[in-house]
Amino acid sequence: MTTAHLKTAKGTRTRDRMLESAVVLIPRLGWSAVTARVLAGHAGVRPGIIHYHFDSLEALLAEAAVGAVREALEFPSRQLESGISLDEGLHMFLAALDEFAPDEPVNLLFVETFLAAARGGVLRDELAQVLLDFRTRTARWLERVGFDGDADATAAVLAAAVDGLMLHRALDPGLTADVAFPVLRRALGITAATEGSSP
Amino acid sequence: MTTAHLKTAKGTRTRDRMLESAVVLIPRLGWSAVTARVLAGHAGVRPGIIHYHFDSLEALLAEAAVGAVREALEFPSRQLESGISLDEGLHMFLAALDEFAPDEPVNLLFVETFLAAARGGVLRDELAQVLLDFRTRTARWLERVGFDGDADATAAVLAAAVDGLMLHRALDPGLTADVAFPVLRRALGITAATEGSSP
DNA sequence: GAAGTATTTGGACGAGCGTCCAAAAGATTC
DNA sequence: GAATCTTTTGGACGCTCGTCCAAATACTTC
Repeated sequence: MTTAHLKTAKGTRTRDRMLESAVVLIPRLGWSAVTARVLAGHAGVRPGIIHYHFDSLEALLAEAAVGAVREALEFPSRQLESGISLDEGLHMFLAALDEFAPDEPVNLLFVETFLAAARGGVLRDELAQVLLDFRTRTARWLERVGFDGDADATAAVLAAAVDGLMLHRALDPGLTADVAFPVLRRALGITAATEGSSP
Repeated sequence: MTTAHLKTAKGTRTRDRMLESAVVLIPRLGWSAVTARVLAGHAGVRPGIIHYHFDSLEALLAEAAVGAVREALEFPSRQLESGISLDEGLHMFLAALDEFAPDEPVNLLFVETFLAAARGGVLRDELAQVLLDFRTRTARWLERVGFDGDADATAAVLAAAVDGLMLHRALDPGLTADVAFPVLRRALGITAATEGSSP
């Protein structure tokens, strides 16, 4: 269902509120524990309204999740294209790790969305596209900044490693950005001699 | 519920069959889509029997998942302790990546279990323990094999990276072990000069 | 093979699920 | 302010959920 039928600002606000609730509830409860009634309760509406604005609950969750992931990657993408260094870029990648809070595990939204997408449907293709786009932009940044290995492969592993770290962080609070930084730094081929190691 | 009440071989077999079904169904359908009736159907039993052998469906899934993860890590652990090299070890880590099949995504079991554990409960502590044990054994192997950086941090990032790659692999079939190998090789501080690069 | 224990069945229970819809309420247009 | 269109409600639908339990069955012990 498109947004073409939305004629009033009120309708748009209600729709957006439901999308925002989904983004909050998916990581907190898990994808399939976000039921129509729970979502509606959180958004302050009645369950019936879901099918006025969306084709189904699943469509709502998919739109919310892929939208949130796309939005979350937009800022890092722009940063990479603003001419930052290897070290600065890596710091940015890992910043999300330390934003983790046990009661608001927004980082798990990525993992939940991946898992939901892995089981097929429209979500799969859309998320794959968003991810591919981000990886490409990361690879171009690596080349621009003088990385001389396989930029595409390195970008892919870097993105996967960050997601994996988010997942492991949920079980190990000690797995902070500080711990991961030197290791991934090596994966990017940065030795102490290559760039300033003490900023 | 313990297994203390099991007096006959038949009872044990039924119990085991349910655990095995859970291990198959969790990655295929997703953790919370494995219902009592679906599981019973796959195991060839009636749903009621679940609560004879287990306290609840959730307890069944947790025991099955943590058991499968522990078992899956047992072989790699032993391999690491058998004196294999850095390159051989890394190959082993990445081997799971290429065992991925879209219709039998067993690698997603790890991610599903992590996600379920992240939401708390007994599973959380048990899985954290299994993971910590594996990471420690990996770190000792790194030291033994001559790795001179922070072995614990490197082991943690390596484990997280492999899980992240499993997740991303589900959306990108091109993300094979061959692609990831050179990048993680660098993270382990292996340069072409350190060890033989062409085996 | 009878007695006793372990296992399994089949059906039921209340609760919650996604979805739908006629009617009410709100907003906009003339 | 009447008419029209958009948005929201409240209640209902059929279905599946996890769990429970008395009765039936299988197995072991003597």
